[in-house]
Amino acid sequence: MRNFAYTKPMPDSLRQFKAEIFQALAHPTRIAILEQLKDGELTAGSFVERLGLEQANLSQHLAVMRARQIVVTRKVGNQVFYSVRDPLMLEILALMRRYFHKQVADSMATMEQLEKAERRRP
Amino acid sequence: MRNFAYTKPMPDSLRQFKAEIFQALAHPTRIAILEQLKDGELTAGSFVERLGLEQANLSQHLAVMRARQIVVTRKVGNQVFYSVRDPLMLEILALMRRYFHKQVADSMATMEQLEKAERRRP
DNA sequence: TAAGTATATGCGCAACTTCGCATATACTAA
DNA sequence: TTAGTATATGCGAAGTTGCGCATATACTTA
Repeated sequence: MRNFAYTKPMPDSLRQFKAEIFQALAHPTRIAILEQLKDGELTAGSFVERLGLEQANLSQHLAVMRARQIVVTRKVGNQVFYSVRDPLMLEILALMRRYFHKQVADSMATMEQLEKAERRRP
Repeated sequence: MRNFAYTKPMPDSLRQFKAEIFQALAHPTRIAILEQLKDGELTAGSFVERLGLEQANLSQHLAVMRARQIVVTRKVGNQVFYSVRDPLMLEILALMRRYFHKQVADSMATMEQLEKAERRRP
């Protein structure tokens, strides 16, 4: 649904496009899938075992990322190999990991503060 | 809903947490808001003018990002100044911009190919 | 050919999101 | 205090997403 050209001025459709990519990443299962692809391609089936998913459910999540061209496929016999289309996406995920770790560390510290406060005055 | 500690082993709740951040970024309006914050803080109201939004609608989008701690606020008189909490988020957005531009360039090239093909055989 | 494996798709329900409208809260200035 | 400005919240309708189940398609091997 990537309407360029025939909608509003560029910036808006660009933002729409960006939002769609973020949307595609906005699910724990899809993040897990991409993390598995960090070191190269894998077959569709291997995610079922690695992540313990329903086959149909997995297939839908893969379809979301195919639609946004985040992953690409290669068919060999009756298997389909998935890989991340652009290494830049892996860089982004790595940077995100750094961000998450920072935030989680902060949040945990805050939580400990709260717990201490609760222990003092429960 | 950031449940650490009392859910599954770390990796899953971490992914949940990541997904929530992506979710928060997965809307064109929120991306627009963050882009405005690239060079420093702004009042809530200024987004209404800059982006042409309903005040209530803006407020809800800001609430989403406050909840995920992507933005933080500072109150001065009857105005609320918003800013991005962690500069790392801005780096991520910049990297994303690079990614998007690459992909858009690719997509456009592909579309031109398709258009050429259609012109040849409509 | 038939049976088996790998993957994708269609459907329906429950849960969530987005938005506009109305209203509430908080601060300022007269 | 009252009127005005800035921002936030509650509610309901319309749309979207995620999931499991059933089914379909495609390839392989006997």
